[in-house]
Amino acid sequence: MVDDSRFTARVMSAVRRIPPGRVSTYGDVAEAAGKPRAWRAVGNIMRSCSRGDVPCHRVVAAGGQLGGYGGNTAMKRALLQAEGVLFSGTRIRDFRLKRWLAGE
DNA sequence: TGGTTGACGGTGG
DNA sequence: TCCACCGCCAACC
Repeated sequence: MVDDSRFTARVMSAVRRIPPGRVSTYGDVAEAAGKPRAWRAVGNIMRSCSRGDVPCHRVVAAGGQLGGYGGNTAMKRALLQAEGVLFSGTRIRDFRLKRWLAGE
């Protein structure tokens, strides 16, 4: 089990809780981790994750934008589309409705 | 121990 | 609606 006291672990746990077909913003994940203003660090942490343990592809930037994902935004988009998330160009359709908040 | 980085968010123009 | 600047926090070197 991971050390829950570490912000990184809390962020990873929060991301794992994101159900398929849903997305969360870095801010939402940070908030779920207990630090609503740590979205900056969340991005940093995600960079380290991306191994398969965490569905980091469900974490997108605010406004429905994809974000980075190591530059493979196309793959990220494909993964989300496979889960039922509709896209409008580089942005998520009905992002507000697809957005998942911790505790929902 | 200190400084820099970074898959960002929000506001202003 | 798009572009640019500033602010923020944790991890890494």
